[in-house]
Amino acid sequence: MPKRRFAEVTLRHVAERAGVSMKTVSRVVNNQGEIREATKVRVQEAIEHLGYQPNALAQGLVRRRSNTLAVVAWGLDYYGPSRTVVGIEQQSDELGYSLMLHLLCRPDEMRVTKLLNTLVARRVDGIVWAVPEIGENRAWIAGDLVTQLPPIVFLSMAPRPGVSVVANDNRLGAALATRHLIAQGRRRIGLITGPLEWWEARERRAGWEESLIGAGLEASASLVVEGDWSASSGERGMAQLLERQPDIDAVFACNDPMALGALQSIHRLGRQAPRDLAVVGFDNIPEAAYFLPPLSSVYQPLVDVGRLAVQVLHNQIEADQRGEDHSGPVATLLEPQMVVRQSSLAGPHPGADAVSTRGN
Amino acid sequence: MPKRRFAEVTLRHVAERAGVSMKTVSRVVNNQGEIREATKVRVQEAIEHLGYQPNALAQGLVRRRSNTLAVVAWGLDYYGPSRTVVGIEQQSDELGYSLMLHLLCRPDEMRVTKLLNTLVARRVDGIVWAVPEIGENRAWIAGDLVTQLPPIVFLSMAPRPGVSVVANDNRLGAALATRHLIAQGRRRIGLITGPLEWWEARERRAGWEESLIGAGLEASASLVVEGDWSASSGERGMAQLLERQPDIDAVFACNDPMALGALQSIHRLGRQAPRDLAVVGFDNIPEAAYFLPPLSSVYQPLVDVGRLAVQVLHNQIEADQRGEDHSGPVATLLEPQMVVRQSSLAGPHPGADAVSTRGN
DNA sequence: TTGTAGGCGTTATCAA
DNA sequence: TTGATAACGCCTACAA
Repeated sequence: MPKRRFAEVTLRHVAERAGVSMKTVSRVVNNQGEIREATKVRVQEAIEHLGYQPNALAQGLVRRRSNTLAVVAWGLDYYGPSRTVVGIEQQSDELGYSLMLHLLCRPDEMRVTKLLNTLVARRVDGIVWAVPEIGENRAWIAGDLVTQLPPIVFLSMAPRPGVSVVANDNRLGAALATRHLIAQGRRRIGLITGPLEWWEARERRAGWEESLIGAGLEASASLVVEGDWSASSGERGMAQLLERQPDIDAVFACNDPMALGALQSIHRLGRQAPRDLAVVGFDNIPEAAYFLPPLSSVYQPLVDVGRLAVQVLHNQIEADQRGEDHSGPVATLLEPQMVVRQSSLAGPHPGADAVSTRGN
Repeated sequence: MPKRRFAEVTLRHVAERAGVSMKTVSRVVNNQGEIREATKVRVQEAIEHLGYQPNALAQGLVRRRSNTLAVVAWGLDYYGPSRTVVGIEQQSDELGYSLMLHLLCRPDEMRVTKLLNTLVARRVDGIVWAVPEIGENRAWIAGDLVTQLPPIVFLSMAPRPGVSVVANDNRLGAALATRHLIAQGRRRIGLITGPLEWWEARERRAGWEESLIGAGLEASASLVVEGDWSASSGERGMAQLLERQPDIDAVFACNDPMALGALQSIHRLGRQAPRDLAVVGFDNIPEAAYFLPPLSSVYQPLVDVGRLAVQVLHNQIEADQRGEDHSGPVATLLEPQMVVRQSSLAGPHPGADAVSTRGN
């Protein structure tokens, strides 16, 4: 049993014990070059015995590659972001990267700059930018700052020339939800949006609007109320909507917590879902199936978004490393799916199970 | 404007431009020693102009300290773990560490070993082990393996001699919930547990049991049903419970999704909460206030658990670094709070707002 | 107040 | 098939 304190064994110690040079040990560790079997075995025995672990810092220094990715995220305690980070971590792990997690609470310019400096200092090989696009918080991309950074992939933002983006097709998701309500015979469909400073919130509104207009239905401003993603804003929004437009027969809430709040409001005001009002949410959180009534919602492949982002990043890193010219930024939209449950059906169907419809 | 590709500027370049030695630049960067103001300014100008960022890999190599912490987590897409990770990240950031995130999906022995090797190879300064204690998945601590690792703090596990632990007082939390139900006049109180392989699940059951016995009430096995944290298991569990013990008048579900499932079940079987059955959950997820009826639940300071863990780890790292003998492992239990809403009140109180009671 | 030499642990180059 | 030597970028010790 190795008695040394952790991580104090170096190549030299292994080399001495095996009676070979450091370079030979290095070759064994990295599986490169031809090595006589006997030597190899001796070296491996020494490695085992001493519990040697190569120092990744030293390797990174000389190889000019840290095998580290960074994810800059926001709202990790929300369902969407945490799912996405799970995907990012899984794919990073599979590709042999370690992942640095950085949370950005208030994304003011100074904090961002400081964070980017840290990432550069640590020589991360790539960055996944998983902060939602809110207001002008992406202004800094404009500069050539981005060319002084390692490869970077953006999540959930408006595709822009010159940068790689992976996102859910929020607009399509909202369209699926709205079209579904229309197909169920609903005609006056309200909307509870996310904060409209968010790109994703605006996209979902656009999907709703386009679908209504496409079906020859009204999409007036009085059918829209702005929420902040929280259940309480959904509750307030629903009440407001019913006050303004007592005759609406459906509502599309742009995430599930707001839909939950809406259901609460509907119940409190003595109405019934789905009989009087059909409700559809967005995100399809695991609990949605257990709301009263079970909530129809739009499923997004969040884990896949994360995985794909890392894959794209990896390709870019490899290309960069080989000196190939930028293989060109990529923009990818992933397709959501409609998950139908009781809350949006034409009438109460007590035994109805979840049905799923593929997007487009 | 610096035109160089990112991160290719070194101390030497700065030194040349400023006309000083590398060491002087190093001193300016690290703010150590006395430096003439004029030199300092010249150096800083060069740093700015070249966009110099010290190479953290090289620093780590020579300082024998990476300023990196690792968190090994599980179930990041659940509410509890993700909140905790948020706390861990915040505190790490405040103390100047970068945080490596590693997710352990199936914690088999081999994966754990491989992961630990990675962490050692990367020379992380400390580890936060945020994987719930399930079955024998902590067996490997027994060995002196842990002494070959950097300082490590465990979350949510049974306190053990020789290791630092930070956890919520699950037993007290369950006791708060149960005592609250008793105080509301309930007498036959069922329990839907988490998977009993989990230490936390067993603790919550113990809190329920102790409270009932302490109040002279029955805590028989037929009042207990085992769930798996999911809403669907809560639904099934509730149905089972009502079949076995049709006269129960309350149920404590050991997390909020299971409580949600239970509410669904109660409703489906034609009973009413809280009139016929009072319900209390655990975790106090943000949506709990919008269930039908609004769910009473046990709040746990999850972010604080994460922050505290990092603080403890930091203290240990600093002590180690100064060569002080192990300042002794610490075990801390944080106190939960009962959050009362409609689901557990004696009768329907439509206008009742949330009330909060401090633990103990 | 500033500079020089040496080393941190690894890999690359080139020679043996 | 193997080994000496020189980087990688930074910091510590010691001099100047």
